Amino acid sequence: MMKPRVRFAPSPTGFLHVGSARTALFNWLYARATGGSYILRIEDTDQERNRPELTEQLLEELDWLGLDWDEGPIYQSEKLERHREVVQTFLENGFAYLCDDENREVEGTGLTEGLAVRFRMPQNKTISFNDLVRGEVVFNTDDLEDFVIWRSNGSPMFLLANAVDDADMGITHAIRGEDLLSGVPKVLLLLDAMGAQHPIYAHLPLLVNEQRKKLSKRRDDVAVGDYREKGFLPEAMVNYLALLGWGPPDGVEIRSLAEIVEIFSIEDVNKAAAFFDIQKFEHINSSYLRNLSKEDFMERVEPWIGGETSWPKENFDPEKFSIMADLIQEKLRTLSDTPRFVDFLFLDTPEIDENSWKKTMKDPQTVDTLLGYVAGSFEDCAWETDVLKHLVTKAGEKVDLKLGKAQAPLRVAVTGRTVGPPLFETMACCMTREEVLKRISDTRKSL
RNA sequence: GCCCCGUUCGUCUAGUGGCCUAGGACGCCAGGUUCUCAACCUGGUAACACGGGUUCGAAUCCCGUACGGGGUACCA
Repeated sequence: MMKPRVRFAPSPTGFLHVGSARTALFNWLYARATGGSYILRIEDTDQERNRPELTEQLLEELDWLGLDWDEGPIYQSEKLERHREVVQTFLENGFAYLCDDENREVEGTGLTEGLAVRFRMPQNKTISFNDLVRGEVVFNTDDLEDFVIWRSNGSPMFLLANAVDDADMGITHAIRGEDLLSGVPKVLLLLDAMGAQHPIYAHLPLLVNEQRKKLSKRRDDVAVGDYREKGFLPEAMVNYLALLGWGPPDGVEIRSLAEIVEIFSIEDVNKAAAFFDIQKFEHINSSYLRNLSKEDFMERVEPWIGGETSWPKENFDPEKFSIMADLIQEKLRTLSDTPRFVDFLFLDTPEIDENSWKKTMKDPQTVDTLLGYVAGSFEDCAWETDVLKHLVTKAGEKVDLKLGKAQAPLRVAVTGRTVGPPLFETMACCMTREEVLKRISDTRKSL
């Protein structure tokens, strides 16, 4: 049997849509699972999209996801002559005709400036094909109209370019979104007119938002780059995307792409649209984050603590951060969570979270007394995790609070939040006695 | 309007005529652990859209209805 040849054929819009990424992934998976070739083709026949910088971004995102291609990128805009040639043949053979901007047929068999070309739809002809995901799909040509294949400005239309290039490139399987399903009969007719073979189609279910509408740029967060900037890992992204419209037979959802390749089958893909659930995505991402080695984690998190930050750059202490990394890595859902877990170490005064303050400082009298005891005992103790913990426990006992409650106001005083890294270890390892006492005293003054 | 596609817990899915009193995961709820939790552990909640067939037997096959979606451009 011939080795499959699949392609991902995005139109350059300046960013990679998560739905497109999913399509790219499934093509890639199919190629890798079958030993076929995965080809990248840029569909830039629309002049507005024929700009290199729009494509650059696309390639960069695909690269980030690790979806390497075997051939290409092939630019459709460079195939203009071939497209023209096919249209010209269609004109000569009567498969297509010239028409003016009022959609009136114009006599002639030669491509003419200012005139478009329409493909002539045969009458009452049944067209069917066997979709790998959906089974047999049937259309009748009477429901279809003559469609433009060549613009009056001298450029090919999408369907024409698509059909010609698939044929020329020897594409065996067209795996793509369901939104392209109704275009298939037209492409099949074009292929027939060229005397070319039909590829096998597989139409993937659409990715939808909470309104069950196709994910759109206007309403939804659709750019892969956005998720990248939010601190999602590429391996988590492709893992999650693979779970949309497909499920592993053994139920193990979190696994590497290499493993997925082993068990992936295009026939197992679902028919129904899938909701892009950010919560599940975050769960998967946090799992990948937790499993990163220290070294790897430090490298990946760098942009979030070394770039634009809420603290003055000169205050940053890599050694302290390295200690903190061990304490917070397992708590993160995305890399962008990192700064707020450590910012209090590098800010002169911690940023106090309003809700945290309200929650823990409800009883100023008690808090003041408690923090008084804490400050007193912190004055000249050994500056060690266990000692600090012990002293806070003792201080708590004096105001009748267990450690769980007693540490809360102190945590807010020191870090600004009720949620954060382990407090005593953080203070002992990354803060000085003076800093801590200063924050306690500042807090008591604002009670 | 017309054409096409779809419909299993809130969500993503397993399920391809008996293993289904429908399994897993996320979420949610409860409990536990812990110095906090948005971390971790344990348990629980919750679904075959509806109506007809076919069959000894249907979530699984067929038909219809309802609902949802996609397409219908000289965009891709």
